[in-house]
Amino acid sequence: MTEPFDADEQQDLCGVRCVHKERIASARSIALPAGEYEAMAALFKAMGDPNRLRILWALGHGEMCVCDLAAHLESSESAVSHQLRLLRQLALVSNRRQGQVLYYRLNDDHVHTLIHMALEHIRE
Amino acid sequence: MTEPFDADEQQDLCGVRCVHKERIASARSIALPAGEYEAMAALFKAMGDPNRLRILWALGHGEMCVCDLAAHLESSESAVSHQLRLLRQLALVSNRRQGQVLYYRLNDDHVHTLIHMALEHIRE
DNA sequence: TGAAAGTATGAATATATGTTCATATATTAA
DNA sequence: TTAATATATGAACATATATTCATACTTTCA
Repeated sequence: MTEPFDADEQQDLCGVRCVHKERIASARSIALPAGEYEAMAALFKAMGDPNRLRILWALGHGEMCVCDLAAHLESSESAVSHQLRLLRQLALVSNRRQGQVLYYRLNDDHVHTLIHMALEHIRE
Repeated sequence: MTEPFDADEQQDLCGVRCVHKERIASARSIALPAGEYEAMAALFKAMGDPNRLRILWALGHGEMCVCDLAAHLESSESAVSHQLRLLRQLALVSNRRQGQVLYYRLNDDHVHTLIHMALEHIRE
């Protein structure tokens, strides 16, 4: 499945030119359900912002409240709150209330792993 | 460093209200250089699109040319080419030419790992 | 050398995204 | 209950992004 395909295999498919028919069939056979690409894209998109990464990185070392995060990011609390909502909706973070204060934390270890993989990649 | 902070610690810092001073200092001490958040964000952003994920997933199981990918995604070759350029610029994929055909492949294993972590997360 | 195939790229447009501002909600203290 | 603090949220605006269209580049073959 990993070998290069010979250009002689080229055929037409659905009006699109230059196609290695078997390679496409193979790609189709291992493809994920459409919804999983969507869900993963939403997850990566959520991590695709420097400010949200700062938040996630900071939370990776301990919980923080909205004000702390706003001060740390030198951003407005409203902006941070909007970011946190996004991260919450994607189950990247969760919070606990203590009085008036909401403490946010990372939701699971996947986030940690994702960030560390990304770091390895960009540091190469 | 991971314990909840008491709200009594609250102080002002730079005109921002409600701050746990020590927690912010701690966050600052472990923060990454700004450029690394930017670079990671660019990486995650690149993976934050369903079509690009389809491409990466397909390439994860063997190299493909632009035409193959366009057929597989049922998208135009131009659109796919634009996507591939982005992925190339971020070193997620690379290509080799064989005659007129450019075969694309994943650049390293980080991409695989990133996608599988994301899958684990969304499947929970 | 010219033509065709495969791919790349710039510009333009439509959509998505992030921040700000104003306002609403929730909790505590007076 | 009222005021104050901490946070959430909707709308609006500015910027970013993805696709399309037209065109350019590169390789092969006649």
